[in-house]
Amino acid sequence: MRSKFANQVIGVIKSVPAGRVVSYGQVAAYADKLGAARAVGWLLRQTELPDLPWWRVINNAGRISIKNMFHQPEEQRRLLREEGVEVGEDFSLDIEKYRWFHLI
DNA sequence: GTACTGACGACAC
DNA sequence: CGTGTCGCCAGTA
Repeated sequence: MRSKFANQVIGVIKSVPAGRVVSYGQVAAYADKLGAARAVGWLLRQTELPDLPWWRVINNAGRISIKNMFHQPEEQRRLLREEGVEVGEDFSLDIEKYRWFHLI
């Protein structure tokens, strides 16, 4: 049984369209938990969820910040590039260019 | 309740 | 641009 917070976070991430990205802080805010960015990271770190576009979540500095036994930064960069997002060799990107804002 | 942990964020150097 | 500090929060032991 997942927590209410977890379900909300999952719902928000699933609504991010391909080719766009959001920060952990944004996800937290949209999940009605302003300031819970760390909690979002904690959740994605210890949970392997299929059918969830986890790679569209990056930090507010516009950098890929991943620490997961199932995925690696190279994979996240590859997935983002496949959607047309330009990611540098240093795993950074222009977040303001691709940032998505919740409209629902 | 306390004491950690950590895919964060803002800011100060 | 990098690095450290501090505050933040859900979840766990």
